[in-house]
Amino acid sequence: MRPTVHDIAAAAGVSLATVDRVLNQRPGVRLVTREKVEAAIRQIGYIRDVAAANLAKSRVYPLVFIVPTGDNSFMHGLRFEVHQATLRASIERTDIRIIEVPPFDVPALVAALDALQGQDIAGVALVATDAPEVRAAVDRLVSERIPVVTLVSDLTDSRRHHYAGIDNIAAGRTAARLLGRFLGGREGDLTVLAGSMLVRDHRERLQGFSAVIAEEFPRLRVLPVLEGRDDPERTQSLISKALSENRNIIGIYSLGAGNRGLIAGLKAVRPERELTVVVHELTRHTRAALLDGTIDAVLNQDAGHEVRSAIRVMKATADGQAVIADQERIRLDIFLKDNLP
Amino acid sequence: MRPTVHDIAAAAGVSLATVDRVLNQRPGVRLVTREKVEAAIRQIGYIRDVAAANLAKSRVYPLVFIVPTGDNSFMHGLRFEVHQATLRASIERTDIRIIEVPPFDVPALVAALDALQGQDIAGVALVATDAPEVRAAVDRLVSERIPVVTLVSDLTDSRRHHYAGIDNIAAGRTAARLLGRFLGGREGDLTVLAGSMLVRDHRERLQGFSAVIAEEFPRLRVLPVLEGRDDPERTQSLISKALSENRNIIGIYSLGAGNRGLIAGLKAVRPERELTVVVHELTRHTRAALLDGTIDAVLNQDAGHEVRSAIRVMKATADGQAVIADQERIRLDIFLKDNLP
DNA sequence: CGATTTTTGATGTACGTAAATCAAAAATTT
DNA sequence: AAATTTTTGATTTACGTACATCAAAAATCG
Repeated sequence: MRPTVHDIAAAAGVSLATVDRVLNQRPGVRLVTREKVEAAIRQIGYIRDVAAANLAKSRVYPLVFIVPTGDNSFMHGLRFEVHQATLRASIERTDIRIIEVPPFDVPALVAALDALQGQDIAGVALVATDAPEVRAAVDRLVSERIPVVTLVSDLTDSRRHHYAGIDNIAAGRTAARLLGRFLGGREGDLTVLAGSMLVRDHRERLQGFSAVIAEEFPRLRVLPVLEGRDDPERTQSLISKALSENRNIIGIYSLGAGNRGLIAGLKAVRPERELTVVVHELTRHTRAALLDGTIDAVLNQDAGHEVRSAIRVMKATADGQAVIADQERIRLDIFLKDNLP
Repeated sequence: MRPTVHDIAAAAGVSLATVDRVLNQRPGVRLVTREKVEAAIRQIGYIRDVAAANLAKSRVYPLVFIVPTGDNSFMHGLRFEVHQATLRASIERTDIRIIEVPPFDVPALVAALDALQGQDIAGVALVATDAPEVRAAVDRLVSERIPVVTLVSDLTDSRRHHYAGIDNIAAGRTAARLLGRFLGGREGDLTVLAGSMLVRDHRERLQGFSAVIAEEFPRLRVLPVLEGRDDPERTQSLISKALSENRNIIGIYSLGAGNRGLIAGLKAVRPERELTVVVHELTRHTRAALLDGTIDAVLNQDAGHEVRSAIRVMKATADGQAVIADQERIRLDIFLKDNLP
């Protein structure tokens, strides 16, 4: 049987009320008594029953998710997963509020963050836009002892408690190696397609990608980035133009969203041009393209895992509890046509 | 505020005692009354507070893990992860017992399973050896309403509630495509190294592997399987012999344990022979070999995830609760040197 | 119809913790 | 040493559910 507050009281030779004062850091306990109780807690190995405590407190965790609007598949999926989490909210004692902000809009994001100050909130998860103003706003929340978790896109040098997302440099490096190896020893050009170089995760992916190509695949050359702004039509025209103007392109790395346009562009030149293609984010479209051979590999981050992990971490942080670090590591999924879920 | 039993009672116009009788399926309620209460439950959307119920019941989940002895890195890691879970046992209201049985020993496994009959157990997780006797023993436990989860290795056509492990056919297929693609259009032989063809997961990996090579890489030929019995020395001598006797070998798929021997054998022929190598299970040795270029890719299943997932599923099954299917899907990790955790 | 059985209600205790109140004891100050 | 302040104890209620007991009401039977 696991020890309870009663056991602490008996072991320390004090009353239940005093134990409660120590455990919940209430005033009115002499230092010597406090130390006596703390020693007893350590000695008998007491661990607070969080479920019982939450019951007694009628604890709920008011959580806020700040996610960008925008209609690309990934953000759509992310919002869907947050919404799924709201359906489990009562069971998990959470109360999830979703705030949507325009993408890449730093002032809007900062305003949303600042509006949370002073509110009774057990945690904030946000898809961070990498800007000093955002960093400062996040740090302000942390100063108010509000747990902050970055989601999908991190905010370096900020005081956020946790990042629930993949290592984007590693993702870019992995994409490079896959492309490089799939291309055997062939020589030629690689086109990189991004949403916007303003987003940190896209920059990091490109950085990792370029590094590995330069270091280990000297016969391949990375062309200047095409910015499709996650817009299928723009993406399609960009890629079609690039392919027709440069016959040396033998590989494509699409590190952002807007893959619908890429796939359409590829299908247009399909039988003639032999292209090796690695893209990010598993969607209905990329899945189909992977299966029919239009693309060769999909790198993915599981939005559902990210959301659930963020919730677990926010709750644990709010309670000052430890997390199972290994469980909260978000993994880069690599999908070939054979291991699709 | 989430509705409670009191709200049901008020809504149905009955007493708390009657609600309790309905909720916990106790006798002494007329059919019409029972239906009235059930209607109220549905109508106000009552969900039992599992934490409070477990508190009231002083519920603990006595769980049993049956894992093979054997000193290969993977099983060692699996036992370690189960042990880690026992450290969290009191917090999670679990009481985990580990039973070790000799590997591939069907009678021993059956005896261990049958010994659990009649015991007060909330769930059994086992690394299944694929035999009709084991299947029958598992089905006997399921008949006694004990949740059974297979771990790492599944038991098809049994009545086990859940499988916490990867899709081994998909793993084999993925290995084949990686090898095939990495080899470009080259022609040659592929050696497959297994522990034992008596284990279902090894058979399935081989099946997937052979299928994809045959279908899609006609210039590659799969040689007869070498059975290393997960023994490093035996494995090393097998691989050295194979490599010296057959100069056409250009790729290796190691689908079992005993990779220490494989790596040693590869290093012995390293600069002269150019080999593309895909192995299973990320260990200290395979990680180092991946980093130094001795091997090209590692397929992995995360034992920690498998154990934690098995625990969640057993608890949920014991309570007749739903699981988040997507969260419990065990993924095949593909590691290149760039995305190691 | 009364007697019997079944169903329902009322009530209390428990799980482990939180939080509040009031009285008693101890420490500190004057 | 008395007055004051601080610390401690004892006790109660609450969270939402489980479970037991006993009495009262309703249904069923002969």
